[in-house]
This record gives sequence, structure tokens and C-alpha cells, in this order.
Amino acid sequence: MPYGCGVTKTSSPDRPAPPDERQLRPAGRATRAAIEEAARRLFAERGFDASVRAIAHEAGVDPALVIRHFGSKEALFLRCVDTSTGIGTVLDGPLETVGRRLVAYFLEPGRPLLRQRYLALAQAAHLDQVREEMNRHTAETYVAALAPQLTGPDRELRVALAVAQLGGLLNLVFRQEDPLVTAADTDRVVALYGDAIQHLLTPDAAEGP
Amino acid sequence: MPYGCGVTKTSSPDRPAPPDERQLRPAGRATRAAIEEAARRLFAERGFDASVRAIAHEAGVDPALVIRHFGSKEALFLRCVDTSTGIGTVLDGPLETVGRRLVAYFLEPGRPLLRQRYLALAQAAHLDQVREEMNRHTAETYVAALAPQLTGPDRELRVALAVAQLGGLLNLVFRQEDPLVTAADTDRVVALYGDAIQHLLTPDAAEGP
DNA sequence: GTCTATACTAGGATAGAC
DNA sequence: GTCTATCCTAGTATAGAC
Repeated sequence: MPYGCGVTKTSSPDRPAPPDERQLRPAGRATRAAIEEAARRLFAERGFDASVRAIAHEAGVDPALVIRHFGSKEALFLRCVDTSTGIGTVLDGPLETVGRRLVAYFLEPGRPLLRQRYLALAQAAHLDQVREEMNRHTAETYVAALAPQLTGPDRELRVALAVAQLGGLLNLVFRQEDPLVTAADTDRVVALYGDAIQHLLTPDAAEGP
Repeated sequence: MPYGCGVTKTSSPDRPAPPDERQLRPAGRATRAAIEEAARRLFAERGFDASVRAIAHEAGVDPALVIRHFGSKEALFLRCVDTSTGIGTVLDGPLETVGRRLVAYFLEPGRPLLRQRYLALAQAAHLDQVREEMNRHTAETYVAALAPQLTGPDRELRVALAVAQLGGLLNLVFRQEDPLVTAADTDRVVALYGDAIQHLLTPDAAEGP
């Protein structure tokens, strides 16, 4: 997810590295898992506004345990929000039409999960670690996949700017709910905005109808 | 400011419209003014994180007075943050180069105020009223100024999408501080991203070097 | 009308007993 | 590992003094 959404952590640097999570007591494992499951659900539903207390209640445990196990609300959030949403296949297609494909992918209806995750991340973007993860994800997913295929100067910069463009669109359609855009034909937005993104990646290519 | 920043209110719908602010008691006026001045300073410095209590302390009054006078922190914020930053002159120039001019305007160094205001608004964007003001500002400033000059279909939609693009760039350079972009030559970003914006506004125009 | 004092609710985080 | 009790900060509301 652009702007960038990333965040797919499997270990937190906050806890002083227990030798292996699978060696924890069964009770501890179950509690941890219950907290994490509840957190995933509530973060998805309410974004970063979901309170630690509400998550604890949902998991049937004491609020203090949430902090005890995950260090902080921010660390728990980083652990729970991820965006492994199959964007890879979109990026793997032909470079000449990736702009429209990206826009179409994110605007495709029936993807409430994408929207939920975007809103949750956007809401938490004031936290430094969340922004760092976004940048890391942008670099690892988008820049790594597209920059080598580009020609001309500033290949990495152009991909970063294209991702920023995509983020601007998601902000508009997912957060602002601008009436001009929500009422517009999706295909038109895909064509217009997709070509604008494409223009940064392959400036010389001709455009489709 | 795009994405959109607007918010230049002079009267709040929350209070039931006192006939004229100048008719309030001197003491009341002075207190109100002190609170508002302190709020402007702290909101600019710390964004929406500036607490009501800190604002009250800065103004030398009781925290309850802040709420008493302005209704809520959100209402005070809406009253204090504005973006009348002279974007009008940028929009008034020739349409054919407005994309690059817009990017250059926002990337121009020595404009810490622009950045401060953007960050404050982005941080408060989870509030419905703030987002509404952003949309209103986008419509009144950008769409109103540019859409009539465009040719072809979807004129208003294309301006809204161009503003979204601009918002994506500001998010990148003001919030993310992506090393790829902060290290890049400003002129390159102006050319690349400005042309991408221009492409939505005047798709047929040729591009500069 | 304007301000002071107090208090309510909610949130995140921590200390220390079991 | 788990829980109880507690602390701190925050936004907001209200009663009552001037």
C-alpha cells in the first residue's frame, strides 16, 4: 500500500528478545494470541482510536497485560497492521500499464480491507515508528520492484514520487470522500490518474484511449 | 494548501452568534484574544497535540475558559489554523505551467510556516470538521480557479485529482522525509512532479525541458 | 458576563503483590 | 505470568464567586 503502508513485522525490538516465542508457557501463548487477535479486529474496525482497554476487554484480559506483553500500544499496532494484500502481482505485470493497474487495484470495489488498513495507518501516521515502517515498505516493495525496470535518470526518485501520487489518491478517495471523486466514474479516474502516475515512470510511452 | 488545507474561519457556528465581537466587555475580549493568540502559536509549534491546558497556561488563564470561550478544542483549532498563504497568485498565472509553479511554491525553502500548517492539519485530519474544511477549501480555491480554464471532459474531477497529487507530494516531503526525496535536487522534483500534475490539467500540452 | 475551582471521564503506562 | 491498584495526562462540564 502506498504512502506507504507496509508494516509487516514479526518481531518487536522492544521486548528484549525472548529466545523463541514457541517456548513460552501455554497460558502465556494463549493470552498473547488472544490479545493480538482482539487487537487486529479492533484496530481494523476503529483504527488507532481503539483503546488498549477495549482491546483487553475484547480479549478477556487485564489492560495491563496488553502493555506487559507488547510494550506499548504503538508496538502492538505495528505488529497487527500489515498490508500483504497481493500488490506484488500488480507490480509484476508489464511496466507500460502499471499506472492504471495500480489505481484500478486500489479503487476496485469490494475491498473494504484495503480501506480499513489505509485509514488505520493514516490515523497512526503521527507516530515516528509507523512512518518509518511506511517508508521501509515503500522502498522494499515499490522501489525495489519498479526502479530497475525504469529507463532514464532519477529512477528511484521517480518511483518514490509515483508512490506519493498514489498516496494522494488514496487520501482523497478513502479519507476525504470528496463528492467530486466519489461520484465520478471509476474507469475515468483509473485512466486519468493512472496515466499521471505512468507519466512519471515511463514519460515517453504513448497513452491508451 | 492542497489535500486540502483551507480553514480560514472568522466565525464559529458553535457559539450562537454574538451580535458583534467588538461589543464584548474589554476583559472578555482581552481573554479571548489571549487564548486565540496562544492557540495559534502552540498549534503551529506542536500541531494538534498542543493541549488545551498548555494553551490556557500560555495565555495565563484557566483551562476551562478555553472551552467556555470556544466550545471545544476542535472548534478552537478550526478557528486558528488558516492557509491564506498567497497561493492565489500562483493559480492566477498561465495555465500551461501551473503544475510546476505549484510544486515550486510548496517546495520553496524558507517557508517553515507552510510546513507547520500542513503538519498541523494532517495531524487533525481525523476530525470530520477539519476534513470538511479541507474539501471546502479545495473546491473554493483550486477547483474554482482552475476548472473554468480547462478544456475537455471532467474538468472539475481533473482539478480535484491534481490537488490530490499535490497532497501526496506534500505528505512525502513534509511528513515522511523520505531520504530519496530530501536528497534530490528540488528542480528535478519540480520538473517531474509538476509535469505529472500538469498532465491532468492540460494533457495535450508539450512539456518543457 | 466573566472567571475560579473543582471534578468527571477516559486514556496509556507502571509498581508491586500474588 | 497475571492481576490490582495507582499515576499522569488529557478534554470537558459545572457550580459558584466576583
